[in-house]
Amino acid sequence: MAGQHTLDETERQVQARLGDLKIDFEAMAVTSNLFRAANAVRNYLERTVLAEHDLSWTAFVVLWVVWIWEPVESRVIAEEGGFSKATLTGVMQTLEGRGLITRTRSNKDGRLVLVKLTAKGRKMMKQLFPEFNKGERLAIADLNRADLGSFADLLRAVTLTADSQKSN
Amino acid sequence: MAGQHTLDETERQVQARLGDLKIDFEAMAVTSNLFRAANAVRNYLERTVLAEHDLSWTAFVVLWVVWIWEPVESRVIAEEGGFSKATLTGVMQTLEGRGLITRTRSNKDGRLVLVKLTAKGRKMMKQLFPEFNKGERLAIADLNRADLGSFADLLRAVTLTADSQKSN
DNA sequence: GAATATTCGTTCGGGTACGAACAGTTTTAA
DNA sequence: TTAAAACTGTTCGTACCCGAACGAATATTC
Repeated sequence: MAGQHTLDETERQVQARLGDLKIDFEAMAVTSNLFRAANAVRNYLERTVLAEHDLSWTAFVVLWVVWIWEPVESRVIAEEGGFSKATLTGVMQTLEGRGLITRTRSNKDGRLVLVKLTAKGRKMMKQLFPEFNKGERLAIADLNRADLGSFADLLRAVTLTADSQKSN
Repeated sequence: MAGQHTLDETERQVQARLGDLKIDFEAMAVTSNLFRAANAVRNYLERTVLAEHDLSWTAFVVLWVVWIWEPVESRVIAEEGGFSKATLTGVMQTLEGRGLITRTRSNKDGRLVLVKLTAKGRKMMKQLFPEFNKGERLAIADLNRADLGSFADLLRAVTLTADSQKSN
């Protein structure tokens, strides 16, 4: 995203189109930068670490959640990963077809589907996750280490606020 | 994302699967929270402000860039918005079909396509953007106002770092 | 000035992504 | 204990989303 205009000029252009209507430019900068950052990190990891294993971002997130919490119900994966059940069904069909996960209906509750990794899936994650984490580290390598904790806290606060607004 | 496990328990589970391999859990927390936050804000704004105007997130970003910088070349929109040219073509076809933008080939350079808003598109943005900005404000309403500047800076630093890694 | 390389937007193929509607299962209420 | 309500995962339709390949236009190189 090299071609970014300056913030000042963007603000001028916005005001030129809205007269003296009050705009919260700080909030605008935060959301805008939030998405640039998330996209940049995602693209970087998809094109490097994940491409080597022919995995999409979402597919990796699914594998990661299952790896950590297996056996795990579909609804939990969707909630942890932050995508819809509909999306999950499609991604899991792909992963099951590649022999990385298995889906079995629960005995206790016939509505639930329990998801596990296959031996192949576990083997892949054991190799992949350290590589992925190395990529995560590189993606924030220029940040001051001391800022990371409060940075994560701010991001968590955004999630909580936005999610609470959602229900209104 | 209410069903989030604790960070501590997640760390334990990861280590249980990797032995004593060193993992950067702070980097992991940052990327994980970065995506949760971006997703939460996006979902919130899509379901409230944007849904009223029947716009997707990407469609809104395209309209916004064109609104600010028109007439603007396609490649600039893709770069500013952070998505591929291929994605942009599809979204612009939709927007053009709805009579919100126009595309014309440049006289100076026959490879370029110049994009503008129609009167209808401008009218929509003049009403929509203030609503959108209000949503942005609500999405970060619980954050300490004094933190916003450094928060935006940290996000910008992540973008720069990840983008610079991309080319390696 | 002609061959070569680069740039730009589109198309294509396959994989997400979501809301809505759905069928099967379990829970709740009367 | 049956009828209604709630819940879960799938399917469907539509819209993204990207990399790769492509054709057209412009730049570069010699």
